[in-house]
Amino acid sequence: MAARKSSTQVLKKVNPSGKKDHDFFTQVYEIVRLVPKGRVTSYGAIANALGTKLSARMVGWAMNSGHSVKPKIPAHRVLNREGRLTGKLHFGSPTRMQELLEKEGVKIKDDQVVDLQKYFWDPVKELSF
DNA sequence: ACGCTGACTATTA
DNA sequence: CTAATAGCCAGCG
Repeated sequence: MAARKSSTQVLKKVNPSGKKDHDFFTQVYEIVRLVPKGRVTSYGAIANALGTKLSARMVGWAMNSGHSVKPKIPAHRVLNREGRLTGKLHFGSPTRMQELLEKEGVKIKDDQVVDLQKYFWDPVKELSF
Protein backbone atom coordinates (compact mmCIF):
# COMPACT_ATOMS: atom_id res chain seq x y z
CA MET A 1 0.00 0.00 0.00
CA ALA A 2 1.36 3.28 -0.92
CA ALA A 3 1.35 5.97 1.60
CA ARG A 4 -1.83 7.89 1.77
CA LYS A 5 -2.15 11.39 2.87
CA SER A 6 -2.09 11.34 6.58
CA SER A 7 -3.41 14.01 8.81
CA THR A 8 -3.64 12.31 12.08
CA GLN A 9 -5.52 15.07 13.64
CA VAL A 10 -6.72 14.67 17.11
CA LEU A 11 -10.33 14.57 16.19
CA LYS A 12 -11.10 12.32 19.07
CA LYS A 13 -14.70 13.03 19.65
CA VAL A 14 -15.70 12.38 23.16
CA ASN A 15 -18.91 12.89 24.99
CA PRO A 16 -19.33 15.94 27.15
CA SER A 17 -19.20 13.54 30.03
CA GLY A 18 -15.58 13.01 29.26
CA LYS A 19 -15.83 9.30 28.72
CA LYS A 20 -16.33 7.54 25.47
CA ASP A 21 -19.44 5.52 25.79
CA HIS A 22 -19.34 4.22 22.27
CA ASP A 23 -16.11 3.39 20.61
CA PHE A 24 -16.05 2.41 17.03
CA PHE A 25 -14.36 -0.78 18.00
CA THR A 26 -16.87 -1.51 20.71
CA GLN A 27 -19.70 -1.30 18.24
CA VAL A 28 -17.87 -3.66 15.97
CA TYR A 29 -17.45 -6.16 18.75
CA GLU A 30 -21.11 -5.94 19.58
CA ILE A 31 -22.22 -6.68 16.07
CA VAL A 32 -19.71 -9.43 15.51
CA ARG A 33 -20.86 -11.15 18.64
CA LEU A 34 -24.43 -10.84 17.42
CA VAL A 35 -23.67 -12.82 14.32
CA PRO A 36 -25.58 -16.08 14.65
CA LYS A 37 -23.72 -19.32 14.48
CA GLY A 38 -23.49 -20.66 11.01
CA ARG A 39 -23.83 -17.21 9.51
CA VAL A 40 -21.24 -14.80 8.24
CA THR A 41 -21.01 -11.12 7.56
CA SER A 42 -18.60 -8.70 5.96
CA TYR A 43 -16.48 -5.84 7.14
CA GLY A 44 -18.34 -3.47 4.88
CA ALA A 45 -21.70 -4.59 6.21
CA ILE A 46 -20.63 -3.90 9.75
CA ALA A 47 -19.07 -0.62 8.84
CA ASN A 48 -22.18 0.32 6.96
CA ALA A 49 -24.27 -0.59 9.97
CA LEU A 50 -22.20 1.82 11.98
CA GLY A 51 -22.69 4.47 9.35
CA THR A 52 -19.10 4.38 8.20
CA LYS A 53 -19.12 1.98 5.32
CA LEU A 54 -16.10 3.67 3.93
CA SER A 55 -14.19 2.67 6.99
CA ALA A 56 -14.44 -1.06 6.56
CA ARG A 57 -10.74 -1.21 7.35
CA MET A 58 -11.42 -0.13 10.86
CA VAL A 59 -13.67 -3.11 11.31
CA GLY A 60 -10.84 -5.45 10.54
CA TRP A 61 -8.57 -3.34 12.65
CA ALA A 62 -11.02 -3.62 15.49
CA MET A 63 -10.66 -7.38 15.30
CA ASN A 64 -6.96 -7.05 15.68
CA SER A 65 -7.47 -5.11 18.85
CA GLY A 66 -10.29 -7.42 19.73
CA HIS A 67 -7.86 -10.19 20.49
CA SER A 68 -7.43 -8.69 23.89
CA VAL A 69 -11.07 -8.02 24.48
CA LYS A 70 -12.74 -9.96 27.19
CA PRO A 71 -15.45 -11.89 25.39
CA LYS A 72 -14.06 -13.83 22.55
CA ILE A 73 -14.90 -12.30 19.25
CA PRO A 74 -15.99 -14.72 16.53
CA ALA A 75 -13.94 -12.97 13.94
CA HIS A 76 -14.06 -16.09 11.83
CA ARG A 77 -17.62 -15.10 10.97
CA VAL A 78 -16.42 -11.85 9.50
CA LEU A 79 -15.33 -12.09 5.91
CA ASN A 80 -14.74 -9.67 3.12
CA ARG A 81 -17.32 -8.67 0.57
CA GLU A 82 -16.58 -11.68 -1.59
CA GLY A 83 -17.03 -14.06 1.30
CA ARG A 84 -13.36 -14.78 1.28
CA LEU A 85 -11.41 -15.59 4.42
CA THR A 86 -9.10 -12.66 4.20
CA GLY A 87 -8.27 -12.62 7.86
CA LYS A 88 -7.54 -16.29 8.29
CA LEU A 89 -3.88 -15.55 8.56
CA HIS A 90 -4.58 -13.71 11.77
CA PHE A 91 -6.08 -16.68 13.53
CA GLY A 92 -2.85 -18.22 14.53
CA SER A 93 -3.25 -20.99 12.02
CA PRO A 94 -4.16 -20.43 8.39
CA THR A 95 -6.71 -23.19 8.57
CA ARG A 96 -8.26 -22.37 11.92
CA MET A 97 -10.76 -19.92 10.51
CA GLN A 98 -11.93 -22.22 7.79
CA GLU A 99 -12.23 -25.15 10.13
CA LEU A 100 -14.31 -23.09 12.54
CA LEU A 101 -16.67 -22.01 9.80
CA GLU A 102 -17.02 -25.47 8.38
CA LYS A 103 -17.69 -26.76 11.84
CA GLU A 104 -20.55 -24.31 12.07
CA GLY A 105 -22.01 -25.57 8.84
CA VAL A 106 -20.55 -23.06 6.44
CA LYS A 107 -19.18 -24.64 3.30
CA ILE A 108 -15.93 -23.22 2.16
CA LYS A 109 -14.27 -23.78 -1.14
CA ASP A 110 -10.84 -22.43 -1.92
CA ASP A 111 -10.91 -20.06 1.04
CA GLN A 112 -14.23 -18.74 -0.11
CA VAL A 113 -17.70 -19.27 1.30
CA VAL A 114 -20.10 -21.18 -0.89
CA ASP A 115 -23.53 -19.59 -1.26
CA LEU A 116 -22.40 -16.52 0.56
CA GLN A 117 -25.75 -14.90 0.05
CA LYS A 118 -27.33 -17.80 1.86
CA TYR A 119 -25.12 -17.52 4.91
CA PHE A 120 -24.70 -13.78 4.79
CA TRP A 121 -25.97 -11.97 7.83
CA ASP A 122 -26.51 -8.30 7.29
CA PRO A 123 -26.55 -6.34 10.57
CA VAL A 124 -28.23 -3.40 8.92
CA LYS A 125 -31.02 -5.61 7.74
CA GLU A 126 -31.30 -7.81 10.79
CA LEU A 127 -30.90 -5.03 13.25
CA SER A 128 -32.99 -2.66 11.20
CA PHE A 129 -30.54 0.15 11.36
C1' DA B 1 3.07 15.29 16.55
C1' DC B 2 4.25 13.07 11.86
C1' DG B 3 4.34 9.28 8.58
C1' DC B 4 3.27 4.71 7.38
C1' DT B 5 0.64 0.55 7.64
C1' DG B 6 -3.55 -2.20 7.30
C1' DA B 7 -8.21 -8.56 8.48
C1' DC B 8 -11.84 -3.29 3.09
C1' DT B 9 -14.56 -1.53 -0.70
C1' DA B 10 -15.87 0.98 -4.77
C1' DT B 11 -14.62 3.24 -8.82
C1' DT B 12 -11.94 4.03 -12.93
C1' DA B 13 -8.66 2.83 -16.65
C1' DC C 1 -10.59 -10.11 -16.40
C1' DT C 2 -6.54 -7.28 -13.63
C1' DA C 3 -4.27 -2.93 -11.80
C1' DA C 4 -4.22 1.30 -9.88
C1' DT C 5 -6.46 5.05 -7.06
C1' DA C 6 -9.01 6.92 -3.55
C1' DG C 7 -11.42 7.27 0.76
C1' DC C 8 -11.71 5.86 5.83
C1' DC C 9 -9.28 6.14 10.69
C1' DA C 10 -6.77 3.97 14.71
C1' DG C 11 -2.20 2.30 16.29
C1' DC C 12 2.79 2.48 16.49
C1' DG C 13 7.78 4.07 15.98
